[in-house]
Amino acid sequence: MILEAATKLASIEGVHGLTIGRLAEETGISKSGLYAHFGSKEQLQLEVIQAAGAIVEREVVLPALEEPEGLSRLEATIANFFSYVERLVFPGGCFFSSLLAEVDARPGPIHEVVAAGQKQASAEWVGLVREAQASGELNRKADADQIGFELEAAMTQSNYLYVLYGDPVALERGRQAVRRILGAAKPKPKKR
Amino acid sequence: MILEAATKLASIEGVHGLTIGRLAEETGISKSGLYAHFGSKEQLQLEVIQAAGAIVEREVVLPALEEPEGLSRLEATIANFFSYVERLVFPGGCFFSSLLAEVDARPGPIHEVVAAGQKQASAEWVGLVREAQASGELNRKADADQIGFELEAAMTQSNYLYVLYGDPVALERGRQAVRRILGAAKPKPKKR
DNA sequence: CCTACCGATCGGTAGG
DNA sequence: CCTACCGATCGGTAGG
Repeated sequence: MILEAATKLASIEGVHGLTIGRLAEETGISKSGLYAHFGSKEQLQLEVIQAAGAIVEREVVLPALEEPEGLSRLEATIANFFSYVERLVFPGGCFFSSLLAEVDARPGPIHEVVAAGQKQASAEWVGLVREAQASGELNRKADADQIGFELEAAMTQSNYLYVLYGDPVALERGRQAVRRILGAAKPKPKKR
Repeated sequence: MILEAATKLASIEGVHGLTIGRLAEETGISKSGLYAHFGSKEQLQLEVIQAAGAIVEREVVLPALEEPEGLSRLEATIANFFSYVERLVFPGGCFFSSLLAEVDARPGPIHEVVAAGQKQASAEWVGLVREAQASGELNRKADADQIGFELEAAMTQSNYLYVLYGDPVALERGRQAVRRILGAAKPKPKKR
């Protein structure tokens, strides 16, 4: 419950903008009580990132596993992402989009964790694309890494603009971009 | 010169992470000397944003005006953006990509300035697309707003991943995405 | 532009 | 988990 409050604060102010004092206020626990739990601010930041990862897993990744492997699972995961942004599961929008922009230029252990996590997330998107290629629903000759990049770009941009303007049209543009990207990767129907 | 140092600091730490003390250290001017210039931290932040805007104008927008209106000017502006990121004109990458992510969820005067600036930047991209449509180099029936969104998405994502990993392949993915977006918007050649 | 200073808050610790 | 406290730094001001 401490970590949930911390993820919400950090999604708005960033993991560096998050302070132990503010978190103490928010949770009603004293600062030194929080130090008893986390030991240091950096440890708190790392645990917050981990907790946010579990929330994204629960909101975006896992529910899509009910869909059969292939294009429908890929599309369901994407739909879950847009819904997760739209419902403001984190008040600052997608936690990891914000985090990436915050720490990309700041060296240190958090940078390493985020770079590794981003690499894994990208690999998961590419994996979903490849599954849709394996089932023949997407062209096997398409560049899965490139498609993964373009899908992430559309989702990320939607997230930022939606949070900035509060206007769902940003989400609609992202969904439309996704349709265009996947549409272009569909195999040409064979003439018969 | 003070503002240039400040834009560099802010591109890494953010405009909220920027402190008068750090800037005093960096420039050799005393804190109260800086207050004599800017009056308050918020005023400094606003002037830093304006100074960064002038740099982007100089690096990305203006040089492309030598190209003729239409597709070549659009493509030149995009190429200038990628170059501006690649050369790390700001050590944290594109100043406004970072800024957008930093302030999108924080209400206040800076949020308003950034939202207005982002709206204008988007309108400029869409304007360049429309010019390429007017010259017949892009399909007149294409959705210019949607294309603008997708172009910005590709550029933004490239910026974040390039700064995070330091790997130019992120830029290559963005350039490839741009080619795909513009390629799909080119008019079908008439049969003759 | 400076020195000198303000109260508030930062991350963190002692001792319980 | 708490109270009480530490030195450092924050944004900002007085007075020159």
